[in-house]
Amino acid sequence: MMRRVDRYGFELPLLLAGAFRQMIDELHRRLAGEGHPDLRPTYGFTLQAIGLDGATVSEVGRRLGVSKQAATKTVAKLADLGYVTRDQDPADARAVQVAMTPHGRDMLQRSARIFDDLRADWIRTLGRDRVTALEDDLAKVLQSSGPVPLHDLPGWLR
Amino acid sequence: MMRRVDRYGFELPLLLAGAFRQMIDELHRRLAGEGHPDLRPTYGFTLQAIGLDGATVSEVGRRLGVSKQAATKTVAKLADLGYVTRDQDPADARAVQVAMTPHGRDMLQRSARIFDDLRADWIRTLGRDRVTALEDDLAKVLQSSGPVPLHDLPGWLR
DNA sequence: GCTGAATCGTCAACTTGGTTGTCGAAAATA
DNA sequence: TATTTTCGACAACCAAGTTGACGATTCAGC
Repeated sequence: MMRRVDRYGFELPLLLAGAFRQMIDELHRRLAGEGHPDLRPTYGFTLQAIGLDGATVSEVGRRLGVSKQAATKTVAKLADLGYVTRDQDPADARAVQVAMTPHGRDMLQRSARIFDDLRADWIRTLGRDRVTALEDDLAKVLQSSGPVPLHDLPGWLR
Repeated sequence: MMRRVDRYGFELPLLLAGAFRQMIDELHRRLAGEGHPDLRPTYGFTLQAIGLDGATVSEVGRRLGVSKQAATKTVAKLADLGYVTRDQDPADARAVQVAMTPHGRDMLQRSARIFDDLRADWIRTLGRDRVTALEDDLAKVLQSSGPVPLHDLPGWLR
């Protein structure tokens, strides 16, 4: 069986983006089928940033690498959708504590499981060795050029 | 040397996105140093869609997977920046022919070379075999789940 | 303990890159 | 020829960011 020996450099980013996109699309397709139809990728990132322990609005902004004004808006949307609550911080009268609702926790759990399932799909297609090799290689490339901020993915190609 | 045997599923998309982002960031850093400081990722995609042979506005929209209204706007920006010209199509009085300027051609050529250089960096880090294996594996995963549209990347995580 | 500086969250106005709806002009088709 | 389609632009809107300003707290230095 013949195999291509070499590729153009521009194919690599397209393959990376395509694979990433495919995973995120599939995640949201499955989440939509499990009671989370109005989740956008942005919201998923923000919910991850809030985390099971909750956070203040400013802290969410810092974790996502966006302004606290942007964090305020996104948190407001998540609250409207029932994923989080906003309560007065008992320790700091300025701060608003953002906390996960059961719906939010459900989403995080399902996301974690679905990502594991998707990885299992990759293992079925490529074999376990190739998947771990791929992960190791990508980690190595990322490491070799200093830390790449992952938090602000949603808005970065603006 | 010890190696991690397994990872969580959620790490895979972060690795893919991180690697993609690193490449695009580096591309634009280098382009900025070579006479293209005001290029945004969106513009790069659009210039690719226009191509050396040019295209009509509607065709650009189709290639990018966006509305022709959106294509109109982006083409206007590229024209302002001197990357393309807009001329009447001699064969069709409705159509506007978008053509690459020398500046635009310069950008496309430099992008192609930079992407090749970046791939060479990966080969230095991972070895040629691992890079081609990675490309083959990603292509296989993408193939296994039908065609993933790559053209509309910029706006897709809206 | 006060006072000045920093931080918290919000409001308003703006930017970018999309969207839909509408439109007149031109081309394609029946 | 008459109808339908396509082309590109206009307007209005949306989503997710930005910066600037602000009152209300909290913190830090003296």
